[in-house]
Amino acid sequence: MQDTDRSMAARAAWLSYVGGYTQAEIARRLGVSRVKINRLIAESIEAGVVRVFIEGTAAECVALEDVIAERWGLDFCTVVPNIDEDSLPLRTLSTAGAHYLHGVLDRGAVKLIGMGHGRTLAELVNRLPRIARPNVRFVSLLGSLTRHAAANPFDVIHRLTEITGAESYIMPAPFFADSIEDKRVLMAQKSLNDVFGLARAAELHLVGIGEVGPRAHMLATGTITAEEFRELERAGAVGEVLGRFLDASGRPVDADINQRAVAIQLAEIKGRRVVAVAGGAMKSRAIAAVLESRVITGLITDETTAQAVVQFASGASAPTVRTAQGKQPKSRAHDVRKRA
Amino acid sequence: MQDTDRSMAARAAWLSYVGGYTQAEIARRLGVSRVKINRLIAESIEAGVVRVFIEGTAAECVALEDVIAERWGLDFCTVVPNIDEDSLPLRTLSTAGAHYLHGVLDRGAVKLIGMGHGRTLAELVNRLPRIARPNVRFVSLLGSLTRHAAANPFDVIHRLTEITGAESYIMPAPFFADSIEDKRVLMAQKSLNDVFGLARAAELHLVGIGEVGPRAHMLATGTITAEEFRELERAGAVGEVLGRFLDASGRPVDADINQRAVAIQLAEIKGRRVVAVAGGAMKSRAIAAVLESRVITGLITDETTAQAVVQFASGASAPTVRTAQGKQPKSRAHDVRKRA
DNA sequence: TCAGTTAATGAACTAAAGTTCAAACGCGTC
DNA sequence: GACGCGTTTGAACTTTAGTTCATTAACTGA
Repeated sequence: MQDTDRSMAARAAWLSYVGGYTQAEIARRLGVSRVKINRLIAESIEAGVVRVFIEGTAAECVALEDVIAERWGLDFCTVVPNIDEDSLPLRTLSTAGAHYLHGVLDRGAVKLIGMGHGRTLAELVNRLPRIARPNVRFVSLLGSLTRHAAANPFDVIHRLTEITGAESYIMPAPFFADSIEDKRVLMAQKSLNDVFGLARAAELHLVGIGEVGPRAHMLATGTITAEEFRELERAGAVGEVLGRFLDASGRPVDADINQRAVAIQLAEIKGRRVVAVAGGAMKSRAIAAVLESRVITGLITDETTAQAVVQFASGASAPTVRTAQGKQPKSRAHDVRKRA
Repeated sequence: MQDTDRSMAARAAWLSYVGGYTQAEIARRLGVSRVKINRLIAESIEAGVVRVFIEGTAAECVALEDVIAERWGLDFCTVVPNIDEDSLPLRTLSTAGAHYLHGVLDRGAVKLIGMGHGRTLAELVNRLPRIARPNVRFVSLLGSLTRHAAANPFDVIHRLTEITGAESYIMPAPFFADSIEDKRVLMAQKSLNDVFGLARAAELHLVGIGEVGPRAHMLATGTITAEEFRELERAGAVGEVLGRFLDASGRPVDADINQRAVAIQLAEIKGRRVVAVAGGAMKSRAIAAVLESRVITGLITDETTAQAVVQFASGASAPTVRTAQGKQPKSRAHDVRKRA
């Protein structure tokens, strides 16, 4: 796209969304064809220039929020309606999460933020509107050197810096050390130690939640091996947060890998402000487990998952996940969603 | 609105804006008519539930352009982000202005261009890329013989010729005649008369705007004397364009010097294509005044100045930049603007 | 220079959003 | 229960947005 085009695209998007002009009017005004304006606006959206947030939530969601916040003593819980019927409602969660983080940055009270890992957080950061916050610092809460790029905390932190102009700190270490001895050596490094110090001082921790199951993302990407996975299952692990695997009651399981995570300890952030962004059919068990651990003080999730989590926790074994009926809506040009 | 409606409205808005479903799909999904969904979404917007952000520097600038063009009925207004923090944003303005003039020359439609004076125009011409336009003619709109070289229209015109290969015409007369009688004599000269004829015929006039204040450039360079300046201030002059001093409402003030300017009359170019390039902290009052005179049909300025101009014009009390007064586009239901 | 390829453009068309208006509904009053 | 009056509803319609496709412009490499 030409540079004058890009500029015109922003202008067109502004006139359309904020100005309330029709595309035909904008075309006349800028002296180009209507089709071109249509394309420019679509490109603006595609490029993530236009960002839409919805402030309110549906009553059903509010009900679930109340139940969850009450049940696990959270400061807040946000449940948003599902827009994608995928097993991992990335779009739903990242939009809601981005809105939350944007609000935090906008208020300007928080100066040091710890970031976890995962696809959801990565996508969340992608959806964050540009906001200048040079005085804010972001710090990674766990080792950054994973093989899988999309979930790589480095990318998350890097993009945050790009968007906000904030300083940021990553942990120059693998997610899991090869041995407990290796971890001890790594942790002794000054560079790592400094970052850990910052991580402990963070006023807000934003984390993801992983599930333990045959289709776990960590397993699929090779972050953990099949052998490690079997050990975790034997030990009763059902969920993961910040590299720690927990059983259904929220206690870390007795597995070798749990000692090898290069990440902040759950005990170190207990009582701090810890917000999890997580959802998806298979994650309800994991989310319930992490909630049981009581390290989380805030949760952002989708409606379907929230239902499952509540159902799950209230004794019932079968988490009757509402079957995803129908397919995805056809991608419409003017939907912010499209850029996924 | 009922409570269940409000809840459904939020859900509908969410599904529409974030989910990208059509209103028909949402209607089917929530089991109501499409028209109802349309209304619910419109109400959500009305209530300010839907928030749209447009990223990039362009957005704010476009907002200002829109307000200014609308307010003073301009054909166009270009507001560029400030790149220099000087009181006179020469670089910003000259770059933007050069871009504009280059575009005009490039299109090749305009054959006779009238040039005003000032540092901004001089710098603008300096930044003009070389472009062969032997068929174009430039004509000075005012007397050329000032003491100060940089703002000398002769230089501007001379350099334009150098760059474009165009023919050019200057006015062999001082900027201000020593007396009204002197002016009459000068104007009677055939050589001057011919140039005035060309000036009147110009298809595009490019002008600068000067402020009236203790630090006015004309005063500093001795183009006008301290005594003349005091008289202008007493008469209520706040701005100058083409050697004519105007009061805040855009009317030429009653001062001797206003009769002595050897320049085209504002009345003679009213209704023609007149583009002003001007900016700088102290000039906002002057720019507003010149805009009030309605001789200008296009304005190129910087963002900071644009803000000041708008603030200035909106009663000086409430700087409601967002709300464009004057005729709004017809309010479309799905425009976030509506809630303003 | 020119054939071959790719990208950009806008007229014509289809889909979706937005509006209108008459009918239906709710609701208090007689 | 029937009357009056304001509100809500959706079918039918209008306007606007989005897509398609043939054509043109631009570029690329021999």
